[in-house]
Amino acid sequence: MGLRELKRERTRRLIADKAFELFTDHGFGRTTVEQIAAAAEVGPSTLYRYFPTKETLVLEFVEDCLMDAVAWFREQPPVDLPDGLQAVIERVLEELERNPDRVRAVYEMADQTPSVSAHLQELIWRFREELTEELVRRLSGPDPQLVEFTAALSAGSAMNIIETVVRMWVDNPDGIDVKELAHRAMSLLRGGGIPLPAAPSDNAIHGP
Amino acid sequence: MGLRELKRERTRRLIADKAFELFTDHGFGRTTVEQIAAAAEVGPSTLYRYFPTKETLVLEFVEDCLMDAVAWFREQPPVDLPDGLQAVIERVLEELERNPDRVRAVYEMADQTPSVSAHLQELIWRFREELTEELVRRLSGPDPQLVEFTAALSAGSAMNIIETVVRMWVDNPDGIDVKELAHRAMSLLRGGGIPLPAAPSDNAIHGP
DNA sequence: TCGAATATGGTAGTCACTACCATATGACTG
DNA sequence: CAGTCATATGGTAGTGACTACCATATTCGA
Repeated sequence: MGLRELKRERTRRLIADKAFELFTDHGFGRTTVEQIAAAAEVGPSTLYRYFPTKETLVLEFVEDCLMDAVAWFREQPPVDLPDGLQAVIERVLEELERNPDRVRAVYEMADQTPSVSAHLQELIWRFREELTEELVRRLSGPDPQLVEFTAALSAGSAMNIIETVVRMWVDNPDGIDVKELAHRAMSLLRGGGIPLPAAPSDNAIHGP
Repeated sequence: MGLRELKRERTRRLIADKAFELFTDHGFGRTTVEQIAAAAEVGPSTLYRYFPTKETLVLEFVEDCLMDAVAWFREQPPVDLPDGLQAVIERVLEELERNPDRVRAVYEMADQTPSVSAHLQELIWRFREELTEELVRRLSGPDPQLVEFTAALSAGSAMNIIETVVRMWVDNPDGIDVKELAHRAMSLLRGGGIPLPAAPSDNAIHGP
């Protein structure tokens, strides 16, 4: 690897770290891009070459986790569909759990800044689309429309589980075991689509 | 109703219609807010009082469909959980199918404008949150965390089905029967979470 | 060491969006 | 009907994210 790419990675990390620092200290909305550039000792022009939008400074970490998981899944040998989805889900959750503080910070910013929330959702959507594409590539069937439908719905289910588990995790600081929760959700993936409580009395919905 | 609210609704509609016209003619990115305001013969200041962001000019219709469905569901008598979700899904799809051109236009803009896509996803996320909240209110159970989990996962499943069906619908101009597709998806909601094709040979995933 | 490829910094500008104020227009009271 | 109050509107000035562009500096291959 040349010196060029080394420096590039270094300044990239520097900018991202300084940005995260300023965001957590003063808030996303109260931090300008110029301030970040100044803190990283680069020009605003340079910053924009690395990060096309202000939001990517926050969400790049999550994006990496999701896209790495898809890339990993692409190289996996063929398996049963539920097994494959389970593997992807576990992979994403493991990567996210590597930096709990980072994940929590991202979700806090998303909660109080609509544009961050929007870009986060868009990120998740793109992950879902990539996963769908890979599932289509792997699934076989006579009806291509049915394959597309099946793949999209499956990818959505996986994304649903990931999102739900992560949200429960970040909302409950210390009372959540991600692995246990994910396991419970995944058993629903194999059983019924709707996670109905075990007791029959809990199956009913009560009015207002 | 006073003359005041009448005029307000009128100018609101006027702005939204002119905006949609300009967007479809020249594209979302190539239309400025000032142009829209000029076309509706109002000041930019007035426009921003009605629509806080440029994206809301596009997405208000979808937002109305989703939020109306939730509001409707809130007033429904208690029913079985799968039945309730099915009702919400049908409600949303019916409302969207009322203006097919509008829905198609929205998704086209979302496909070619990241900020529109982001705001659309954020809208869907908010719908999911509202639906989750209502499900929590209706569900009973000894463990509140399990209730929250169940509700979030259920709302996510409903949203997953809606999003998948709508996406298939807008991607295939005339070859999709929304009702039929929704029916198929909803049967999966009651059966297994993963939509596996009927033939056993289709259950396997094949490698690259 | 020289020239090509690329990374950087700065400038000028567009545009979405906000805060604020003066004015005009419906709405209600005597 | 006149007056007054609440609210709607239009305009101005500004912030800040983002783009296009160009001159300079740095790194790489020969």
